[in-house]
Amino acid sequence: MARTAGSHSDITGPRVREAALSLFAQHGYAAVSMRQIAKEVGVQAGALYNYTPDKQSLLFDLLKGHMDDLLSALADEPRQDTPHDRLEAFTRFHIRFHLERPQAVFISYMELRNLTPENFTEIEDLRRRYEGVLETILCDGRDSGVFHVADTKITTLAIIAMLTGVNTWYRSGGRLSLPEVEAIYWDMVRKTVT
Amino acid sequence: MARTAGSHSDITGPRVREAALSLFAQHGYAAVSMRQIAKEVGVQAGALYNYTPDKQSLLFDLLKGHMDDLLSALADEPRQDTPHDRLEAFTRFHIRFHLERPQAVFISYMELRNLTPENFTEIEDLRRRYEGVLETILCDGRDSGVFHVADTKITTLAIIAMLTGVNTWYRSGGRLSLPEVEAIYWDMVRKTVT
DNA sequence: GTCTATACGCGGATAGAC
DNA sequence: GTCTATCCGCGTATAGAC
Repeated sequence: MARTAGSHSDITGPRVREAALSLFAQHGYAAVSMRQIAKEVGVQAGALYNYTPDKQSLLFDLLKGHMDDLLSALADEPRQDTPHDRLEAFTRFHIRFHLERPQAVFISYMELRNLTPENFTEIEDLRRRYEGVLETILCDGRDSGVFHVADTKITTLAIIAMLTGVNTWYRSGGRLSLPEVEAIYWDMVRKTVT
Repeated sequence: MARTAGSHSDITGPRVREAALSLFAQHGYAAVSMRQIAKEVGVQAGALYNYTPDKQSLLFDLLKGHMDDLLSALADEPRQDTPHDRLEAFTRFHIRFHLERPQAVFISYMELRNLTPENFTEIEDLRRRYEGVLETILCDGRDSGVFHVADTKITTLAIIAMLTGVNTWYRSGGRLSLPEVEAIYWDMVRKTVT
């Protein structure tokens, strides 16, 4: 079915979000103007407001979408029986998922302070839910005697910080393949908790 | 010795840098205006340009000063004999140093992309020099058979990411004291490399 | 749905008086 | 060294034509 000339609602919307994601990741939310985003999409600045009420919503939608993707992808992972296997699966999942979308990961860390207080709270809740999954694994392993963890909260944050650090240096086609990277990090995580 | 009225060069300069540090850390470099900085210092915007040629230099000086402080403080640490002791000293030093100046640490991570290419290169060189100190410790320990490290480069970055992560959650007066935090992280680092 | 035009304030930086 | 005044471009967002 032919559409009215100039009607691209279904494809322009996603392109606006993609352009915003890329530009926010490159220059930072505060440094990117609506005009730049419009230019990247190939429309005039005014047209953006058909797809977002304002710039803040653009940022929030990107971060919310990223956290939703993260939690649902984690939920879709195959179940494992032992804490040891669950920790390995979590480690490999975290590395893979984060390396697949470096821009979203980047702005999810860097632009939190540019969210309004209400939006910030919502994203933080999702982040804490993700951390809770790892902490539960550590608690289960400690309770069954296979892990030795001084403090599950701190160890949770330490492991996530270590794993997310991959994004600062990994480049596909570099010295190490993704499976090699996963193996090296899993080795470190495993030793940290045993 | 009395000075000319309005002459405060020796104290206003530092106050400008302090205000910039605090505001950049809170809102981000791009989101902070020279007028805001001036207001925090208690002068008019034009007066700032007696202390910095422009906003970019203000950011660069903060990051450069932080990296210089980091490297000279590390150099001032007592020498240790074994790789094991050197790694423990590095771990505790890193945590202590970073927790003492959370704002400088924060902007040194977040605002790198707002440096001009030349300024960025200079800061990156200093950062790599710091990482080199840790990597040397790991190499020495591996060569003498006390450490088991799959990849010294990655382990270096993983340890630093893990340790710097303390800054995201630690608050003085919280559940854990600084010595307790140091002990927990040193325990994790130690296990990671042995 | 997109365009052009525009309102209106804030941005970095400078000039010149005191 | 600091002030006031100012240049001038860019910021978000909106109005109204097509």
